Parts: sequence; C-alpha cells; structure tokens
Amino acid sequence: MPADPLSATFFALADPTRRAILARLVQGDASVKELAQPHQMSLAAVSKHLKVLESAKLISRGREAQWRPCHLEPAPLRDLATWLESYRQFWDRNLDGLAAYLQALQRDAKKQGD
Amino acid sequence: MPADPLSATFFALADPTRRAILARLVQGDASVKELAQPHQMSLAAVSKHLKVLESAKLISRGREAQWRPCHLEPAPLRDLATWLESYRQFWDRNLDGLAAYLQALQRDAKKQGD
DNA sequence: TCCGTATTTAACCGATCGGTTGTCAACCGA
DNA sequence: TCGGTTGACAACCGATCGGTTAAATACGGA
Repeated sequence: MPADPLSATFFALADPTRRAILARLVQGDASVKELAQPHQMSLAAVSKHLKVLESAKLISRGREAQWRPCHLEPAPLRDLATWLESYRQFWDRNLDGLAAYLQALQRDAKKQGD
Repeated sequence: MPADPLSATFFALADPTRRAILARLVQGDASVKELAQPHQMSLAAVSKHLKVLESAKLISRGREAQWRPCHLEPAPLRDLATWLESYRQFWDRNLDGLAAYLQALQRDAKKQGD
C-alpha cells in the first residue's frame, strides 16, 4: 500500500470490489460476512480488501463479540474532494454548464438528506 | 490497467508522479521531456506513466514534428467528481460545516476564473 | 469445557507494477 | 545524407496485487 495518504486513498478506490463495499457501508455499518455476501470470492479475500480500506482510513472497525463491524470514515473522501477542487477551475473552463449540473446534484442530495 | 473506466481513473491517480504530471499539465500542454524534467527517473519510465494516463483518458496526445505534446483531458476528473457526489450527502451528515467550506472553495475558484 | 461462528493470518500462486537498459523509429537542420 | 534530438518499444527485474486454501485465533453459548 502506498505511503502518502492521497495515493493510498486512490489506490484503495481503484478496485470495484472495494468501491462496492464502501457503497454498501453508506447504508450503515456491517460485519465482514455481510460485506462478503454479494461478492463471489472467499471471506479471506474480502478480509484483505477491508485491510486495504482500513489502512487508507476509509473505514474503521469496532469490536462486538466475534464480529468486527466496519464503519465508513468520511475524512479521506473529503480530502479527495479537496484535491479535486483544485482541478474544478480547469474543467469549468473547458466544460460549460458543468458547474450548474453539479450544483443541481448538490441540491438534490440536500433534499434527500432532509 | 483496469478495464472499467472509474477503476482506471483511480488507478492512474494512485501514483504521485502521475498526479504531479497532471498538476503540471493544468498550466498548459507539455512535451514528454518537459514533463520528465522534474522527476529523477528515466524518460522511458515517464513515457510509461503517460501511457497509463492516456489509457485512462486523463490526457490526450498531439503530434508536432518529433514532439508528442500532452494535453490534460477533464472528462475522467468530471466523472470522478460525479462519483464523489454520491458520497457528499454522507460526509455532509457527518462533518458539519464542510458543505459551506467547499462552497466557499468553489466561489473562490469561480472568482479566479473570471 | 467443548462447539460453532466469525474473522484473521500464513503460505502460496500467476499476473501486473514501476523501474531499468538497450534498441529502434521519426523528424529536423546543417 | 548524416548527426542530433525526441520519443516509443521490448526485454528484463524485484516487489506487490488479488486471489486461493488451510490453519489459527477470538468469542459466546450450551
């Protein structure tokens, strides 16, 4: 796993299985077995993916008896958004109407959150 | 290189050298030699990095005599922003004041663009 | 205490990564 | 036409990736 945090974040997200796990965790914490269920691979493989996500601090893990519930951590995603922001000016300059589109997306997200 | 576009984008960005190349390209197109100059590695290595960025469609390449100028392409970054948007609701719920912070960042970027 | 469930670890595997060196192709200018 | 510059390509290398199977660990319950 890469040393610098941003590389670790990008690396962790560069795998569909790991992104699917994150997407699942948006809906709430889950056990390893629960996270593994949709994927046709061994539990050990999923455990490895979780280790990658944890080392990138994208998830944290609790302890509940023999379960190790996974919890989504927003900080690295926020950092990623900050990194992306430094390019927004660039693509705003090149793609008209995108700003408005993203603002609309944000509005929708806000509404859903209410 | 990963098959699906989003994985390819994340993979390409999970390397500091490649991100540095992108950052340089924000300021304008550049030749391979020019892009290689700040990095202490062979030209061939940089050429490989450019191939990764190109296959992820993060850059495109022109032809000017024996030069192959590199050009930053915004589309994958825009797609990445769209992917991130689906998590904004999540971290907005968890980190107060972040939305305002990002909106301020956006405003600043807008101003700079004017 | 022994059993079952949940999860991690270890050892292994083929494929790929990120770098190297060496060679080759394309193009310009003298 | 020849030399110099720019860049790509191939072959190679050690390290790491993403998966496997098998064994070990941690915990609660009967």
